[in-house]
Order: sequence, then C-alpha cells, then structure tokens
Amino acid sequence: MDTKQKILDEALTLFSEKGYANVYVADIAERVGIKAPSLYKHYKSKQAIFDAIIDEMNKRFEQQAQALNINGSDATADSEIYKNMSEDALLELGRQFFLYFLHDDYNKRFRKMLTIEQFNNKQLADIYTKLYVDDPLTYQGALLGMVASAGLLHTDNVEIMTLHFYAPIYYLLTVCDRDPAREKKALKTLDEHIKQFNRIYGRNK
Amino acid sequence: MDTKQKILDEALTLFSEKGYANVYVADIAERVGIKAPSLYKHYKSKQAIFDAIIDEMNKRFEQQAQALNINGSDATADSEIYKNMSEDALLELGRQFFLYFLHDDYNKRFRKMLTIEQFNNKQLADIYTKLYVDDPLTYQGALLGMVASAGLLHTDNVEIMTLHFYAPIYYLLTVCDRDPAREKKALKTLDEHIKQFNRIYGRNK
DNA sequence: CTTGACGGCTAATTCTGATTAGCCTATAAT
DNA sequence: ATTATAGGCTAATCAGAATTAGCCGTCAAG
Repeated sequence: MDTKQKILDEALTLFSEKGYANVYVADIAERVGIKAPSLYKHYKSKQAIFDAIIDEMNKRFEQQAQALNINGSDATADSEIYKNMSEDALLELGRQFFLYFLHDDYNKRFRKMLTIEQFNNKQLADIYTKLYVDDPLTYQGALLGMVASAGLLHTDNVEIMTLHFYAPIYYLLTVCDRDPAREKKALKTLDEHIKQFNRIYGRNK
Repeated sequence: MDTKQKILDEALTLFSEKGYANVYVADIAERVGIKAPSLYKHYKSKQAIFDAIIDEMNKRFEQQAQALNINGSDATADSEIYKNMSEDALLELGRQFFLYFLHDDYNKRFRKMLTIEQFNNKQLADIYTKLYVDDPLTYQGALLGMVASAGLLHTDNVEIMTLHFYAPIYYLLTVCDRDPAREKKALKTLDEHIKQFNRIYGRNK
C-alpha cells in the first residue's frame, strides 16, 4: 500500500475510534510513519483526508451495490436456491451478514466513524441510513420474499417480517461495536433469534 | 432555572448536536446569555461542564430506575393489568415507550450525545448500553413475561420474544434520531410491527 | 453604611494543533 | 550526467479557542 493510501487507512482507523475532531494530523502521520507536515505532500488538508475517505467509501459501496444487484435482479436463478432454504441455511444467512458487517475491516471502521459523525453532517447521516437501514432491508426483503413465495415462510407483510429478521441483527451489531466483549453472547442470541424467527414465520400454516 | 443549571442545559443541547469537541465554550455562553469567561464563575473548565452533565444524567437514571423497580418488583399488582392486555394495550405500550424515548427532551439529548461520544469513553458506552439495551430488555421482558404467563402470548423463550418486541423499536428510534423527517413513517411501521408481533406470538395456540 | 461574596464584563494570555516555508535526498526521465 | 519531481524533514507561523487577570456593580448580612 502506498503512502497516500496508507494515510487514508490509518486516518479511517483513528476517526472511527475517536471521531474527526479528536484526531490530530500528527497522530495520523505517526501511524503512517512520517511527520505531520509530510502529510501535506499528499493531501491539501485534514479535511481533504476526510473527504477522500468518504469518496472511497462511496466508491466501494457502489461496487458492492452493483454486485448485489446482479444477484438480486437475477431473481429466477437465485430463487431456486432460496426455495429450498432450510433453517440451517437461514441461520447461515443471518450469521454471515452479521459477521461480515461486524468484522469486515472497512465496514466496521466506516460504521463506527459514521456513528460518531452522523449528527454533524447530513450527508453522513444519509450514508449511514442507506448502508445500515435501507439497503439491508431491501436486500434481505428480496431474499425473504423469495423464500416466502416458495412457501417456506408465511406472512402477509414481507416488509415487517424483514424488519423482524433484520432489526435484531442491527441491534446486536451496535451492541458489539460498543463492547466487543459481548460478541460471544451476541452470536448465541443471534442464533436463537433466527431459530425463533424461523419457527414463528415458518409454522403458521 | 439558575445560570449554573442553564449552562448544563444548553451545553447538553449543543453537545448532543455536535459532540463535545465541536462545541466552543463561547457557544455555550452565548446560548446562556453571558460571555465565555463568565462560565468559569460556575465551572472550572469545559470538561467540568461535561462531567456535571454526566453526573446529573446518572442521578436522573437512578431515580428512574427506582421508579421502575417499584412498579416492576410489585409484580402481583402489575400482573392484573397485563393479564388482560389487549392488542390495543400492547400497541399503546410500545408506542408510549417509543415516543417517550424519542421526544422526551432529556432522553433525546442524552442519547444523541452518548451516540457521538460512546467510543471515546468506556463509561459512556456502558451508560448507553445500560439505558438503551439492557434496561429496556429487562423491563419489557418482565412485562411481556407477565402477559405470557397470563396466556396471552406464547413462547418458550421470553428473552428472544422480548428482543423481537424491542429491537425494531430501538431500530426505529435510531432512524428517527438521524432523520426526524422519517418519524411519521416510523410510527406507522411501529404500529404494524406491534400488530404483527401480537399476531405471531399470540396465535400459536 | 460597609463589606464581602457573587456573577458579570473586557482585555489579555496561553495552549494546542493545523498549516506553511524552505531545505534535502533519491530516483526516474531526458 | 543533469534535472525535475516526489516525498521526507525541521523549524517556523498562524489561528482558533480555552482559560486567566483584573475590574466592576449589586445586594444581603453584619
């Protein structure tokens, strides 16, 4: 990773731990292994570093969205998979999603940074809402909708059913962000949540 | 409200909007209607103002906890109420809780401030977790447990049932904090959530 | 009535932290 | 071989904000 990229990387780490205002350019520089004034050979200002992070974040998420859309829109192909979704497969889906968001390094740091900065900046609030509220509901709603139309889940309100699936995942995610020591327990809770979800929405026949 | 108290009040408002580091003592002073140096007649430093807010917050929540415990521990008295809890009453319970947390001025500002500052300060993270994670689950778990033992809800796992009740409420709360324009829609979603919750956990007989 | 505490003000002062100036070295292109 | 550029450094500089100094009016207790 070149210096310019490393600056973004270390800055993101620090911003996600303390928030923009509590990070000094000297901190960033030290992590990168250079002195503060040298940062200015790469970025015009501290703010420019932050902006570059946001740009990169947007880029990544566009890519991710495209990747998801390719699968998501090819519903006929995907639906074959989900038509036969067992409880184990559902468990796996929820756990994968949770662990990906929890541990994926970029996701984790972006999310924490957005959490801190969301009230300072409408744009960041919107990104947060998109990433952790709207997109998961859309995506998981599409999946669960397919499972439902295959007859494995029963509801007359897919949207709320999806909320019932996702809200606990989101809730546990924020708990673990705040206190990683709770992760083990959260994973157990997650499993029980999904099992009960499956029981509840699966058995009303 | 005397000046000393007003300082806390205005400081809390500002901290909840922008976070500690982005608020200047001059901002606080201006809101209070005095000049910055006069603040120091009341508090030793900016940090002392923040600390006083935390102290007051702790005091309030101890009181609140006591109030809840009085009701909560007197389960025999309360259970009469919840034994006959209709869907409408359940709806009301969820909505009350949601609106109280969303609109109560202290709650709203404390929560937003904690959201911003949680990663800077383990103590704040713990307070957040207690207030918005553990306490609601305990309290609502007690209530729903009573409703369940009255035979109106059915589950073999009250803890997860409570998570299913509360997680969507928490989720909608954070959505509205981030974007108050979503409040109207969130209230509708909340109602549908509770109705579906009631249908799901109520009908498995 | 006078005095001392309280709480306000203006004008410094001090600190902190971002940014700029100006220099140096290595390396890659002409 | 020369030179331009990239990227690093140290030593200023600048700006913004917290804090302190020192003054003043009010008012309640003696």
